[in-house]
Amino acid sequence: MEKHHELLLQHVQRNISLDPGEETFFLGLFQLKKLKARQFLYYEGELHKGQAFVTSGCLRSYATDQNGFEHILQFAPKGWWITDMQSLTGQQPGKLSIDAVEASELLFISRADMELLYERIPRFERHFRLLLERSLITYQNRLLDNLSLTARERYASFCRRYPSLIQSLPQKQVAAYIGVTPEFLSKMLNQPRHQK
Amino acid sequence: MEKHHELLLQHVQRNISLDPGEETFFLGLFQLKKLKARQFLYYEGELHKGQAFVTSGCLRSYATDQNGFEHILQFAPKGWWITDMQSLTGQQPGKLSIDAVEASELLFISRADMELLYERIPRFERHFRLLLERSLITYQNRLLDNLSLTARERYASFCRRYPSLIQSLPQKQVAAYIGVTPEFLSKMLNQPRHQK
DNA sequence: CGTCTATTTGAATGTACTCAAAAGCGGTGG
DNA sequence: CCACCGCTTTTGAGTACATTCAAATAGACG
Repeated sequence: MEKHHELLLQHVQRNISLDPGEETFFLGLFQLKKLKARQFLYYEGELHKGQAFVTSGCLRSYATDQNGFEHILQFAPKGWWITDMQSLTGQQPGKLSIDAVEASELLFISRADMELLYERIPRFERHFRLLLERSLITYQNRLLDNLSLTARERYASFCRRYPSLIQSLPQKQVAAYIGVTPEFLSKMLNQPRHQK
Repeated sequence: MEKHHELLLQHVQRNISLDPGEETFFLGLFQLKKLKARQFLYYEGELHKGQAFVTSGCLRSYATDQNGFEHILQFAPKGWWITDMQSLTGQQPGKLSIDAVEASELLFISRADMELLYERIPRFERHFRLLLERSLITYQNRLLDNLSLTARERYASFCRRYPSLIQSLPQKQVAAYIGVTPEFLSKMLNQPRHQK
């Protein structure tokens, strides 16, 4: 089996187990896509037609505010899912764009095929419920960080949580994630003298 | 059937349908609890043992930061679920406290009984998956608000989203939700002079 | 009523932003 | 392979949004 499918199966089998027939059916619903660095999977305003499981590289989802500033909702390195849930479930134009931070590969499944999957193998409801629970916890923690921490502390928190991302990401992207301007992040990093 | 159970069933039946036997089994897993205003369901540091469906009144979940400030993660009026997901799924002491904003009633189900429910009626996996999807979208939108809007705009956004809550909540609670000090919220509201 | 908490108001302060310009860096084409 | 272009990062000065601390006032509850 190719490595993409293997990674995806590993991921699923942490939550549910599948027999060979189910594996084949499941994998058959996905389509392999490759993105070059900075290439888009979806633009803001489009209808999101499905969700993506990243098998190499790294994607991001972000919104652009009325002043043209980008705010990053999620990074999705290898082994993570990414989509615009609001557009996907609501069947409305998305407020998010999704693009590749670096050259990436992903397995894509359409909304319709997700529904098919749930009908055919209802155990997947469980799998995605568990994923969503973890995802929810992550967003709740991040929201609390944003409510209670200073920019410095949020940066430290980001480094703790995503030690590998911090290596490979341009500072500007980190700034757009933790919620500061790139200028201020630069100043922070070059004036480490700080107590409190 | 009493009104509490009726509300809960209505809620579930927006996502899945149940036969009479299933209804009875489902409702049998819940325990009715009543809270007075400011009474706690859970304190920070406790292990959360289940989740609550609010049938009257309003609860809130919040974290207290190192300076003693409260940051509200969620309000749960009638018809909403509330828990500390991180403590519940991770079986670890919670960072959140949950208490009643006003006199409230709720139906409580333990984690063990949730598992029982999923085993016995797997369709509930779907119900809660759908709930979690909506919940995730809500947190994503709120996070984007916090990243891109000023305090004024976040207040306006809160009013739009929760027009009924704004009536009944003390200002201090609203401040702890949108992420400003009570003093600043007061100043904002008394200086409506503002264009932009 | 009296107490406790929430709200208001003011002055001083701080964290983070804006605008501007220079410097660094990476990729691409000649 | 080097030069150039565009984007990211750095640095600085001025500013703004929001906080802190303090004290007065108002409301709610028993």
